[in-house]
Amino acid sequence: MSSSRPTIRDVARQAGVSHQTVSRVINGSEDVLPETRAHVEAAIEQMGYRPSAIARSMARGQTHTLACISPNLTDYTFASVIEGAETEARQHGYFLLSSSAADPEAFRALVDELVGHSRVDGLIVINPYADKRYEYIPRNFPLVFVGARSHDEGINSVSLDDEKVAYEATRHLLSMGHTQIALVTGPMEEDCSQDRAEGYARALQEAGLEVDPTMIIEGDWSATSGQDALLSFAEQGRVPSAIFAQNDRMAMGVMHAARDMGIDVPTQLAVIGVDDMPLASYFDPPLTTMRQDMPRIGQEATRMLLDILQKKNNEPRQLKLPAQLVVRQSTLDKGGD
Amino acid sequence: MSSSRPTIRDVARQAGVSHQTVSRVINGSEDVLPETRAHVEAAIEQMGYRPSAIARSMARGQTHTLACISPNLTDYTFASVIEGAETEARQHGYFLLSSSAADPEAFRALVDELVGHSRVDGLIVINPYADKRYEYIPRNFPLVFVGARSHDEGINSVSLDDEKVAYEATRHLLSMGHTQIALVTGPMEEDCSQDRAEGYARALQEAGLEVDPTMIIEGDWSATSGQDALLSFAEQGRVPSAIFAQNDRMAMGVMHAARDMGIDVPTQLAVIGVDDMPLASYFDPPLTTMRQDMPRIGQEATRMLLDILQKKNNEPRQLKLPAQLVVRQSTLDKGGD
DNA sequence: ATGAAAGCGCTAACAA
DNA sequence: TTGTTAGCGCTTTCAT
Repeated sequence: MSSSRPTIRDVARQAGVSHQTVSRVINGSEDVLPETRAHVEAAIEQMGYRPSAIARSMARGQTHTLACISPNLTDYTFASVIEGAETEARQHGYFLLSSSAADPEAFRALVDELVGHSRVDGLIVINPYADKRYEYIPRNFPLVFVGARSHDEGINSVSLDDEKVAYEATRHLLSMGHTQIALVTGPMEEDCSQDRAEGYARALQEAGLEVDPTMIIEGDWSATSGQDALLSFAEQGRVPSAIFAQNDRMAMGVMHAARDMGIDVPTQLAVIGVDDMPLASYFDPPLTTMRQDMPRIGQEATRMLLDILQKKNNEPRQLKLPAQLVVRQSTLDKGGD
Repeated sequence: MSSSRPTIRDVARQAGVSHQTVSRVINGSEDVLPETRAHVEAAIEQMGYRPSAIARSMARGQTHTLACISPNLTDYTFASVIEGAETEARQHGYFLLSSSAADPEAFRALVDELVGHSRVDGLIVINPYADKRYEYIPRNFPLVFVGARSHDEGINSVSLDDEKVAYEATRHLLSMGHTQIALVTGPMEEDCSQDRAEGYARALQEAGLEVDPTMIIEGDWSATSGQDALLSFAEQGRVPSAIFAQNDRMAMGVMHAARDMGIDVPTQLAVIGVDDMPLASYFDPPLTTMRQDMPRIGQEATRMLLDILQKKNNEPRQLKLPAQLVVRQSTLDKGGD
């Protein structure tokens, strides 16, 4: 008679068994007579019964939901990590709640809702070190950081191998014959900016070149900051022959400024970025970059979290993923032609 | 003694009241003596008690969670809608579960999990008409479509006023003195592509121009398809003086192809897009486009859904949002100079 | 192989 | 104003 959704008991009544037997059937228990099972399944089918996820969570004490907190949801790199994480989570029967927290206060509130109120079983945090937000996360809660300082061995993290990626990017410019290689970094308070700066320095040093601090400008990941960086070099009267921008957006800003200033890329200025963002191959000229596999990072973070939840692996791990050099037209062999 | 989270009863015991009184306090009921309230709040504070969202959902029969299903999470337009929706949802104490469903089968499975298993109270679906996926959604479930055919008056939807936006874009090109205006559409099975084609046609007709079918090419929203479109026109030997691409990515493809073919934008070919995607102002030349406010669309969709849940408004509504012309350098006055 | 009883942590309805 | 009694729809014992 009830117009609302049928429960396990309704099904039981219909099938002439106890509600517990129905529970066994929907949970795939072995201990059910094939015939009984058939009856129950018929009743389920007939009544259109679907178990309530909430009731299950209640009884089992777990939500089968993970959360991912990101500075925002629209940045391509973040969105890609989230998509990778979501796909992996769903594959294992979990859901992913993705939220954005622009500032530490929003982050704190979010963590309280999510973790404090037991809304999720585990947490993935993207860019936790951009500010001090990581301090708000309760200890002992299943947690994986993405893009975090991989130096800290007490926590689980998945990130690009920033030092190595920067090293390889710089090596690429060196191999093209460049010796005046400038660097445009992300915010230096972020660990990955620091790590990438270190990789850059190591490559130069190994090549017997000095690291010139005036050849390093701090940006903020935006195209505008890349633009500004090139302007700064020009004002100093010292335009390098090559620039390594720590992400593609800033690289694009550099190229944009170069165009405005009548500097030809790549003949007068070589540019390499990091990410391989969409349309990087459509830039003018198409951008050489270190491609990182963001969905993979999200996927690995989710796997790590799931492992923790299933107590498979309790050792904190720091996973560093590689990037792949994609040579396009924004870098060119200086020796050649 | 128990090492696990304190419950409402633990707090009650500590405060020397019944668990119901604790419930009243955490729910902000008026009917509690200030003194009693103080005791309870002290106990809550002291024990670090936080209500369980799951138990609440169980008892109240609602999850305070909404879901948003999108073809993917990385496309800038989708991600922006989701971010707008998530922000609005959180502002009202709701959470947003965003999932991607690439194909109808994945969509069906997702709806079953989300709606069938009562995981969420309401649903936002982005681009439901890309295929027949909308058929899988149960009737009477709180639902809002985004980017849907607004012609259907039986459903709730929020979308761009596609016909009008296309009309205005075309008008802009006309006002620049163009008479040979080509159109690159999205997939014609999507309603917004059709609507935008209609707006284009109306503008031409009002200007006394004929709609030439050979000047209309169907793309798939990708930059590549924009590129191909211009190549097709060239092969036909009929390169128009202006192109209206139904999104920025295709517009960028058109400009890229033009560069390769030695066609100068904007002097030989004017290009206008739709979206105002990030970096549109960094293209070469910077792209003229119809800017749409995607976060706003997500926000309005969420409001609509929340209204439905609170039974404030049961009349199906179709909300159409405007776009704003942003003139940059990819279109230029033909008469001018 | 199946069933009965208890409980997950909260809210709702009623009583006092 | 406060407390008592029942659930919400499931799972988890423990019997049978």
